Amino acid sequence: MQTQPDILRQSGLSVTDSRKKILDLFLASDGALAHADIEKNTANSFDRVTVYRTLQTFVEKGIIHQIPTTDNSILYALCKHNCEQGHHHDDHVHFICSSCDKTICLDDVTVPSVKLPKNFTKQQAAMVVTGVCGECDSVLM
Amino acid sequence: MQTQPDILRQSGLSVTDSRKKILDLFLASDGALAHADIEKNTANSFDRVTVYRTLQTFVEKGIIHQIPTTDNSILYALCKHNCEQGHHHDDHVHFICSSCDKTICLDDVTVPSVKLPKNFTKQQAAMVVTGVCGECDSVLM
DNA sequence: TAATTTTTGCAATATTGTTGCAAATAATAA
DNA sequence: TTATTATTTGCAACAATATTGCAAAAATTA
Repeated sequence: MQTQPDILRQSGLSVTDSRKKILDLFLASDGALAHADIEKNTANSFDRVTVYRTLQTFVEKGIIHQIPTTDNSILYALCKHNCEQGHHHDDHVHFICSSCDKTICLDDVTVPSVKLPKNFTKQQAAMVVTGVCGECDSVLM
Repeated sequence: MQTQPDILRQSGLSVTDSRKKILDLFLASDGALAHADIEKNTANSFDRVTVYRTLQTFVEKGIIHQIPTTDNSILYALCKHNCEQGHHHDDHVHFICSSCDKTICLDDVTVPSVKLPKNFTKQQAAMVVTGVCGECDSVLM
């Protein structure tokens, strides 16, 4: 099994406490994390600036990816498949549960392709679905 | 043809200079606008706070909708179809051109439906495609 | 036109994000 | 292991963005 240091070294990053800790948070979380979530969990250990820089580095190295939101925040989630430096293969749908507020990567649900207007060329596509997740659904019953 | 005051009155809003001006900006723009765009165009006329409040009101009333982004900004675009108060029927795909940076509502391209995992319920779905738009494509030729 | 309701601007404040630079830490070489 | 080099971190200062209360101004209603 891959440990945090492995993941970091594979991406050519020095192994530091802050990077290990933040990576841990992602590995432990089943959903996506907002910057604020990470800051809350590391406030005592690291400076705010370190969090910004670490997340930025992780995105660049293809360790995490960003999820589009409409609420002026950025969500991050682990890249589970084979993302490489600068090349995110992040073609799965993201689901935001309006009940528990978690953002879940639906790794098995691929973003469907759409027919674009004439002369439009696609580079990337992202899809975000909101609703109630399986866990909340069963709780609400 | 609908004038700005009409649109405002239909939503039950008082007709004020700032609302007319901001609505004008949207009517005149072929793409989506970021908060910053609007502020640039109104800085001399209105207070920043008014812009925040106006946009918020417009979203609530279903006059404009928000477009998800990964860059920590919010994009707004006119609702072209029949959005009502609190009910956005905003099921079209948004296209962000990486060349001219405009965000375009593809009103004729509907967000395709996806098969969600068991017990997941969908409320809304948004799709953002990046690439090169038709206009930039022909310029680049 | 007067009364009432709503909106605006200002001021203060909170939150979020960025940059330069010296100190601390990690990686590399000897 | 230790010395050297490269990288990362924290601090401080700053910039940009967003929020709130309240009095003045403007719009709506009567």
